[in-house]
Amino acid sequence: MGKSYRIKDIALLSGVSTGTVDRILHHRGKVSAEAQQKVEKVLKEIDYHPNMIARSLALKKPYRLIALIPKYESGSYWDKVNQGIEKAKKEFFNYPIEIEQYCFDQYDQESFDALLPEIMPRNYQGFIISTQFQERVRKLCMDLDQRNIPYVFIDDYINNTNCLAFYGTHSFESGYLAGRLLYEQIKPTDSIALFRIIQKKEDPENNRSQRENGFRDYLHKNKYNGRIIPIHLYSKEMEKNEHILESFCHEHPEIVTGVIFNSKAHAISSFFHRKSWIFKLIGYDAIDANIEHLQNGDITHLIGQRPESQGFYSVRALFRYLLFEEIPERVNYMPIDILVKENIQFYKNYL
Amino acid sequence: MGKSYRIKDIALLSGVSTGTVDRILHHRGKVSAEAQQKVEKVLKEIDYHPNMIARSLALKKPYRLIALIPKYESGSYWDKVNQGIEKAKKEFFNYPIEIEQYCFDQYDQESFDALLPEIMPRNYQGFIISTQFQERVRKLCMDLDQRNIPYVFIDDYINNTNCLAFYGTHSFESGYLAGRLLYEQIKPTDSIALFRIIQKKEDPENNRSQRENGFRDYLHKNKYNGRIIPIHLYSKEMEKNEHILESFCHEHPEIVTGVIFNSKAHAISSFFHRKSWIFKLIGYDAIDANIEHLQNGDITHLIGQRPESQGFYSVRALFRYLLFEEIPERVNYMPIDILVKENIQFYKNYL
DNA sequence: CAAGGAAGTGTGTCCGAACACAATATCCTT
DNA sequence: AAGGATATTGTGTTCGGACACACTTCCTTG
Repeated sequence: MGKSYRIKDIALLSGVSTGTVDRILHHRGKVSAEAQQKVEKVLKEIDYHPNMIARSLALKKPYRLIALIPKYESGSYWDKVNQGIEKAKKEFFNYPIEIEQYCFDQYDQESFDALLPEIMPRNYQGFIISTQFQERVRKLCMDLDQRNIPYVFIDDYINNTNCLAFYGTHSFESGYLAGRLLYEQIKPTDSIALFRIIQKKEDPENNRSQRENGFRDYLHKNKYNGRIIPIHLYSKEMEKNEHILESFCHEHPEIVTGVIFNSKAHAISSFFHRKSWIFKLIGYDAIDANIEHLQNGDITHLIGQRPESQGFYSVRALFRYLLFEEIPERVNYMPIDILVKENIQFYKNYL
Repeated sequence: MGKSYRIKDIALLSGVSTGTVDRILHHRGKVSAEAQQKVEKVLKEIDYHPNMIARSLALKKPYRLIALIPKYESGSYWDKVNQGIEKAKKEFFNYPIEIEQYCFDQYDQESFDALLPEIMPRNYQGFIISTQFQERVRKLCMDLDQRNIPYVFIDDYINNTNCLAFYGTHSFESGYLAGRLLYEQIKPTDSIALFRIIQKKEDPENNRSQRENGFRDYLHKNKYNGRIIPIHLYSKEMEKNEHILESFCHEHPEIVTGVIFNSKAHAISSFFHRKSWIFKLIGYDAIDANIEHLQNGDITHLIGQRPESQGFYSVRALFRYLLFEEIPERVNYMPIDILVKENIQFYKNYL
């Protein structure tokens, strides 16, 4: 463990003043080629690492981050992401970081567009972007690239961008896992209900459809021989959904299992619960409403995506990049958690 | 967001010097009751939070922690715990923390005893203790209590101690979960092999036996009607084990499923693999050897305990207590992860 | 009643880096 | 050669808190 060098030491070793060393370290220019060389040589020799504590103390102005994520209600998926962000704030309370949140309607691209003109002129050093609207995000990224502002993706990875990092789960593989979890509960000829929520302007590459692909892939590879029956529901009109489900039950009285690739499993399971229809349902995300139904047995499995961790690590990546110039791993697929009645009680609060 | 106050401000507001404020903040004594009162009043009024950056800069001497954990080989369970500790070191590299590791043989209480005289006289401010030998640990704790040194338990909680925190999984519940995972793969009358590794001086309350209790409890509650057949193996004599397993197979040619409550599942599964005997095995811990067998299908489920997180959070708790006087949650049951072929690839490296 | 000690208080330096600004060197005019 | 502009370089202060040390009281005790 070598002793640590200070700016002052470097100055001494290379025969210049601390001011010059500072200028070189921060690429502020106004340094002669000669001094530059001498200092750089010393820097290399001693493998200098600045004392970040001292730096943060001297540095007054806070780093400002923007988080651009979907609106959320308490207990929902994006609320958990937000909790992760808040946790990061606390974790780094020592350091001068500010996070401003801008929320859009994840079912309405225009609400996303509407935010940009408000955000862009503001002053900030980093960006967290939730990637529901890939094409829009692409444009935003080009803008940020030009201004040399680092950004982190959350939820879904977008190719051919210069994002600093990405945190999310592998949609296809999580669907594949859902396939296994469901298939081992049924016979190869049983029908499977596949619940979908209709959205306008659906991105064809969205994570729900990729999960579905993975799901179907698993069944296909394992010689599933039954029918997968899609049911289309609406995101808001609950009475309408009730009717759709009712008539679905009439048409398919034999069906006892299903899957849904978003976090609305609780809506489905509560329907079957009310009908006292024993139904094996697999859903996504350990949000409060789903947890309740998992605990009372109306949902058999949930697939967890560690939303808090996603939020936390997004902030952390930007923070460490800005303060310590640390480059994070770029693509970070988070663990895909299997949650059942028996382990859900312990699933919380760890990042 | 109120502006932040400095020691100097407090001194000014309460009409004393910064030195006095310092003495009060750090309970160093030598302060008149009058000054004490005045300052405390101001402290309360402004809800003072010291600037930790400045504190760490000013503080030169590092905090020294002792980690007392079992010996480990690369890729083993305690190696993962160690990785978590290392991660914590990196995470807090800014702050002056040193961790010294002392390792004992987890199957040999005397090796634990032998370490203590070496450790105790040393100078340290915190202690991480792995709780294999409860009675010995109890004694150690009393000693530490007297000297007012905080300590954290890892692995298993011990009642009636003043530990700062505990990080581990709930053994009984994890066994209960294992019960479910196994039971849903078999019929209520199928026999189940239960592999145990013999240990001398077994603590009757050890986590393996509690896992077994949970396991049996699940089966019992769910009307399991078959036989649970224990097989006793040795921790080191592998040829002997081979024989035992061979004769076990002869005696019970019908058996196709089993469980083991420590991290040696790979030893069992490789035996059945060599015999091309299709066997459903549930084990504990995502250590390298087990992961391999999970991936090729010789183990059906692993129960993960987040050893890295346990190591990481143990250090973190002590660190934050010492530096920030932050009192952590005392009993922390970590998530119990269900790991299968389909999600193991993503299970790593997140704390 | 003076010396000695303890209790209580304030001052000043340090931690290591950032940055504003002062100071010096260099070069070009005229 | 003096004056001015520009390119470099060095100095000093600041960030907020920790701690060593010196200083002041006040109370013992011989």
